[in-house]
Amino acid sequence: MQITRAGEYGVLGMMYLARRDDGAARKTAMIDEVSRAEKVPKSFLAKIFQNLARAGLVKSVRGAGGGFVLAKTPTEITVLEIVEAIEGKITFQRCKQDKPDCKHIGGCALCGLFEQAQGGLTDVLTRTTLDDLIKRQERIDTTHDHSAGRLSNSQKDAIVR
Amino acid sequence: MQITRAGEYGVLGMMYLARRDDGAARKTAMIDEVSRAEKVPKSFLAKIFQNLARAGLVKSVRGAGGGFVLAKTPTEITVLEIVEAIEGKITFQRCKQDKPDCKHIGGCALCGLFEQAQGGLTDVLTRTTLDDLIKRQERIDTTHDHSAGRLSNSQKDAIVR
DNA sequence: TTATTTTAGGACAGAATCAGTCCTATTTAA
DNA sequence: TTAAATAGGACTGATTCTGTCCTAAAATAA
Repeated sequence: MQITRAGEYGVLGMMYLARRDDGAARKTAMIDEVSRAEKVPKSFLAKIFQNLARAGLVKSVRGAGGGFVLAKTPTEITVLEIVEAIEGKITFQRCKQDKPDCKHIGGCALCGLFEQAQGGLTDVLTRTTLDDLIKRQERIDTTHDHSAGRLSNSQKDAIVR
Repeated sequence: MQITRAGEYGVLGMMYLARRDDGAARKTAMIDEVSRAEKVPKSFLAKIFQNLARAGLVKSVRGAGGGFVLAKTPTEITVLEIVEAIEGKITFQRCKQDKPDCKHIGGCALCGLFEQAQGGLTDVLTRTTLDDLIKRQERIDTTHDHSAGRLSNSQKDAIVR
């Protein structure tokens, strides 16, 4: 169980893609664009997007004019999917996975509790879709500052180049 | 955010202590005894118990006949307290802690979500006391095998020596 | 065809964390 | 005074994290 930078960057990247393709036109975004917009190391982000592509969350388009697009709509993608695509299955439940018959005294109860705690965590991440996350952000943006547009200024900068 | 071996061993050690001091008589248990009973490396466990002692969850008694005792009753100790005493505050909420004004596009919503997910996790661990954990284990023991006693056989072995 | 632009994937590396070990105090009981 | 216990610091090998870099492959544009 962990949420690493990679997972964090992955979600941010997905949020960028989701906000970027406005309505019907699903445009690709290059790694370079995303990395500059989200201020995340480019080659690291490239690796992360490879994982997202392999997991079928984004589609990659090679060659000039290529980049990445969401493979599904934001309402169909959960945050847990994103994170697990990058970091592997989330689990901090130890003894059971290491040895099916755990020999700890009281170990089983502990495993059970950890499993439950982990459930508390993953439930939240499963219930939240990419779309939810973006709507949250929009609420924050419109109440805290006055940029009501779909793209923030730094995103526009990144696109214009 | 992580649950490491150290945290796991710590909870197991605390469970051992709690099960051991039967009723009124709060007896000390040595690291050596606990480590053999729970099959956990002794010197590692010693370090872990130092943390538990510093956090005020156990009291240490030095010298011959010494060892560790719970500082409170099992109903007053939550699993989260134990884990955090060993691993430090549980948090996988990144940007906010690193830089109070997170500059990620959509970062704030993400931070919020992570905070919420973390809450889902810690809630479970806060709500579960050491006593709850032991009762869970007793239910498992009595339904799965037929050692209905307060101490398991391996615990008795550990005490008898 | 060739050059250019993009991702794919593997190798590598420095830093941090994990999971311990070991050694030397220090405290206490006998 | 000796033996038995914890306290605490230093150290270490293994693993994981957080990247970078380089070459290959694919697609486009000239």
